[in-house]
Amino acid sequence: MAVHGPAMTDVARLAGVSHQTVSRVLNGHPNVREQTRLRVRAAIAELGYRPNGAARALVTGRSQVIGVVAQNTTLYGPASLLAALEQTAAAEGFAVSVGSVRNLDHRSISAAVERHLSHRVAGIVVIAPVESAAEALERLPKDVPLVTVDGDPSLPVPLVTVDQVAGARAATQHLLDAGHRTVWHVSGPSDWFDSVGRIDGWRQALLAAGLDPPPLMPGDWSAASGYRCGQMLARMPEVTAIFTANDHLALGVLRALHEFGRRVPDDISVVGFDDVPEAAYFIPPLTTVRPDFDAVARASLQLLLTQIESGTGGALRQTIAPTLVARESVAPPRR
Amino acid sequence: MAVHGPAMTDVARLAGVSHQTVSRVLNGHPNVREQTRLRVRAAIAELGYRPNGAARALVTGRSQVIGVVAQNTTLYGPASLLAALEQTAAAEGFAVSVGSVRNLDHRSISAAVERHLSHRVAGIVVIAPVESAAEALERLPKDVPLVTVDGDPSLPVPLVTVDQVAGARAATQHLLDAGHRTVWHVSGPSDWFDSVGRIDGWRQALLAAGLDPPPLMPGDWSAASGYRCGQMLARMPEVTAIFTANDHLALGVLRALHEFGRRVPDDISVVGFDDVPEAAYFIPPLTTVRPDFDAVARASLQLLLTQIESGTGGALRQTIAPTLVARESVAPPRR
DNA sequence: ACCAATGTTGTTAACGCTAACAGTGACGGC
DNA sequence: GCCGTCACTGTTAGCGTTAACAACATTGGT
Repeated sequence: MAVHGPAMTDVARLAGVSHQTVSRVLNGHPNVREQTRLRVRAAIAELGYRPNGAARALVTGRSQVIGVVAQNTTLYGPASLLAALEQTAAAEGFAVSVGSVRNLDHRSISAAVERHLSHRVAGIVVIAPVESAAEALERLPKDVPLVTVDGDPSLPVPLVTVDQVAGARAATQHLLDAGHRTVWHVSGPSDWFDSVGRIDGWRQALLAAGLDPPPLMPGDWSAASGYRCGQMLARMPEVTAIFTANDHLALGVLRALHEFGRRVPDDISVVGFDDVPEAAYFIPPLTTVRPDFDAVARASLQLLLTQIESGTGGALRQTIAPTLVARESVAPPRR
Repeated sequence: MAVHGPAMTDVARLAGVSHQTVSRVLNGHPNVREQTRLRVRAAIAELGYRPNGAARALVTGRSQVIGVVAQNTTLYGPASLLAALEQTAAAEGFAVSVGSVRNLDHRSISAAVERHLSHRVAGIVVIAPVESAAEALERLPKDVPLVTVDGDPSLPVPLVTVDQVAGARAATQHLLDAGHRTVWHVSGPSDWFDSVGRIDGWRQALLAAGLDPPPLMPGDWSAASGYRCGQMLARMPEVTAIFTANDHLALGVLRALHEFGRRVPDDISVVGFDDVPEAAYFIPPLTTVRPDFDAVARASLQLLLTQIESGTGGALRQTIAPTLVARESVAPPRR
């Protein structure tokens, strides 16, 4: 038995047509007699024929594959985004190839992109949330369709991004509306654009209310760092409201507050960011900001497909607004 | 300007050799003069040449791509596994193409596998934790290297799996060792092999201790279902120890117990499964069972590569033992 | 000096597909 | 009846690579 399945010529022979007619049927060309089309279809089914993507990619110059470069696909955000991208791409007939990367530095990103390019992917999505990624993107070949997600807004590259600033402002405002005098912020790592945007939004909301932003508590997305910041905040009696840059930080903060006997939301209100599925089951259920990953994926893919089809690049932008999800971790201050 | 980069012949022309010599340098063949090799390397660098994977795949019959079929890559387990697989595969020079799938039924899996096959992947990893997936795997073409992860142990297909039974036994035993009279179990969905294995392990540990397993509380992996089960368990004064099939279920249980004023671990001890990064920051820190996803990924890939290189299939098995991580959610019963 | 073995390189033919072009037959307007 | 048009189908030529083989140069043993 041949290791490789039947080829187009085998189908053609069985159907009594030329391989080109088979190709036409496969690609949905018009001008094929209905009867012929059916014969070909039958032959395809009978032989269990599967078109050879490599051959097609070779002759057309591009495959039906989209490359994704991401750093830590274990984190909730990237994982959700990746899954959404895959779903969306599949619907358009594209496969998704992951090129995850240990660090988002210049070398790693370039290497990952290189790998994708040598597979002749149709386009590349780079989830590039940190500054060091930006410089790698500048040197990339210009002729491959590219979209960045949560990347550097100042770069002339098509970009889809969650509106971090608006989300953070909403979260902060929500706490101020509840009556809090000010809002503390536990941030993500300072080299992530997401972090910077969320810090900005928090600052903007406070300044707009005529308030002086209290010192920033820098975290690194992990519950562990949230816990450490939480231990400090718990000791400060004037703290009544905390906005954390993600839900896992919030979990660490909640844990620290609990240990110090500060009750949430009675003594201190907390708002997170991401709306991980578990957020509703934290103690207490966490008020948070939900980015719409599906929308981000759809927008990214649409931007990518536009480039693939038209061949033109261009510095397109798309921003997805997140929504606030109110739960029980926010209440007015006690007095 | 040509949209496509330079081809092997361009490199050959610049280096003053035949394209075949370039090919030899690229594939590390012996019998190439050192001086020639250097000239070719220089030409490759100068032109920024990148080999065309599609052409290579066409002529060799297989690409350097591994297809992964998974259901919900947002869940912690699958996401970790996928990331680990990607890392391991990259180290071996393979790219990973994801084919996620809404449901693990026969049709969806077959379709995903078909997609991978038409891209002529070198091998396929199916993360197939449910029974309905098993039947899809039976009808798969036999000539493509395949490994299943957490699949049906009774199927004659290479399988890598976490030793769910041993993990669950260890968790249950840990609670019994602490002095509890019996252990309740909040399980995952009953069509998942993982669930079944964890239920088995729990039963085995109880039976070995001469105990009659209490009724099973069926969940679905989500914190929401854990919460619902927890509400029931919280009302039953005789419950002092709970083993949940994963950490998110545990989170829901913890929340329910907290609402009913049952303290953990003072009144009730809880053990989870998975060791999500946040587990250490639950209230209280969760004792849990940690599967080694890296080891699973390594084993899967190794099994796959063996098949790819040797061409032989065979019903190889590999089981990875998980480890218990003791934290503060377990204590002896009060009296 | 000759021959075989070995090292190094080039030539040719696939791999399976699509694009471009070249037929073939049927039909209708003149 | 002739010719152009249209619908349909076949033929041919690559795409960029590797494999198989052929060719040539070098070496060493006799």
